[in-house]
Amino acid sequence: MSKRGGLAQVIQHHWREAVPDDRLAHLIKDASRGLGRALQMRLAEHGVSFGHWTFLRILWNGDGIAQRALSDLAGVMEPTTFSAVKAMEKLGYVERRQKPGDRKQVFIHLTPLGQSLKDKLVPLAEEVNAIAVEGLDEREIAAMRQALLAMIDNLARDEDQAAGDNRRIPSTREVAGRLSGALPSRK
Amino acid sequence: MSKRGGLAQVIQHHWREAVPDDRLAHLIKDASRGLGRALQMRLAEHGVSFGHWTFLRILWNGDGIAQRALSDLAGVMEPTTFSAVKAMEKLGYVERRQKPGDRKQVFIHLTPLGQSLKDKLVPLAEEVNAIAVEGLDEREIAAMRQALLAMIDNLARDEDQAAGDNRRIPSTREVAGRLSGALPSRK
DNA sequence: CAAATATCCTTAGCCCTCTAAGTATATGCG
DNA sequence: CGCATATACTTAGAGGGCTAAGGATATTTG
Repeated sequence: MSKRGGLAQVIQHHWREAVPDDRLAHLIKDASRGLGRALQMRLAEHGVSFGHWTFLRILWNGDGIAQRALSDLAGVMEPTTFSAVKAMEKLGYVERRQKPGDRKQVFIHLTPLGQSLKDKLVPLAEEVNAIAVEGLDEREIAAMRQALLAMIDNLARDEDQAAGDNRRIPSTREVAGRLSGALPSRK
Repeated sequence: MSKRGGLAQVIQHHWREAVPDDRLAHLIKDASRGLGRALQMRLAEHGVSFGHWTFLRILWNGDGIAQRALSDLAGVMEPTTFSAVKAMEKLGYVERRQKPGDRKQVFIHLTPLGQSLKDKLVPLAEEVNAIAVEGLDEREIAAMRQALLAMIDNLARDEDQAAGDNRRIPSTREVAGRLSGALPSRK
């Protein structure tokens, strides 16, 4: 009986008192992984990996952007984009093209197949979102969004400062300046 | 001039209107990665990887638990725990021991070295947390925590239902029942 | 103009995580 | 008891992310 002192109680303890200043980060991580898994499960039924969703989502919203711009918008490093794009090219979702006067940049274009996924996949994300926020009202969600944006901003500023002039993942809000020339005319 | 229509505006568009039902998930993911990077940068200066932090944090709070219980508390699959523990064993942070009557379970114990990291590392997490929530008041943070917990719960329920009787990552709140026998007497 | 610098894509290799499948040990039931 | 099932750890392989470093092309500047 002495051992049963740590039943459901342990897990509660875990959230309430253990490593207090890490709880929020832990919650956010758990939520993120939960959202990821929920979407991943659904995407998998359509043969699309979670990694590809990230990039497709951006391309549906602005086809034909440079690979680097795609990285920035996705918030990942170039090699990540590179391998994902290569894989999606092999799957026939995208094409990599170059413009006549430019042998440096590679522009990523959706194929009809890639384009057609949008109608199938976006509803899945909407479903996951709806499930996740069930029972929360608009006001709560808006507040959370604000808080998250503030945190993202705080952390980006910290990175700027800590990294000095090193290169690192550009926070989403820094990206704009670099984008002007690499974007499609307009959707 | 026509091209400059998509300057900072594009990135704003990205957050405000693109793929509306994915925004919240995206924000949460970004926040999670921001928190992760901030901590990772600091841990790296002490020679500790982000992956190890996850497990050390749990062990500091309850040394000598079974490997499976450690997986559950960390919210990851057994192989993840296995390789992390192996690596930490090699680094001299933990020891893997078995109890006389039990040749199945492996119990993970902190070494003095592993134990000593707590005082160095926990402040780093506290610092990151403090930076992240700068400018947010207690009430906002509490509200966000509540909302995140609700979302985690919603998503876990979805997984329960979708997966049926399949094996999957146990949501944190499901873990308690499995833990009774695998835990240390009490810290 | 030519050299230095910056930018973009690519390659290589590592970390963390997962799924699937295998092995060994406990446990439960006829 | 002895077999079937469940549990715990391990192995193998893959996905997705990162950093570091290299090669090619543009751009800037002396």
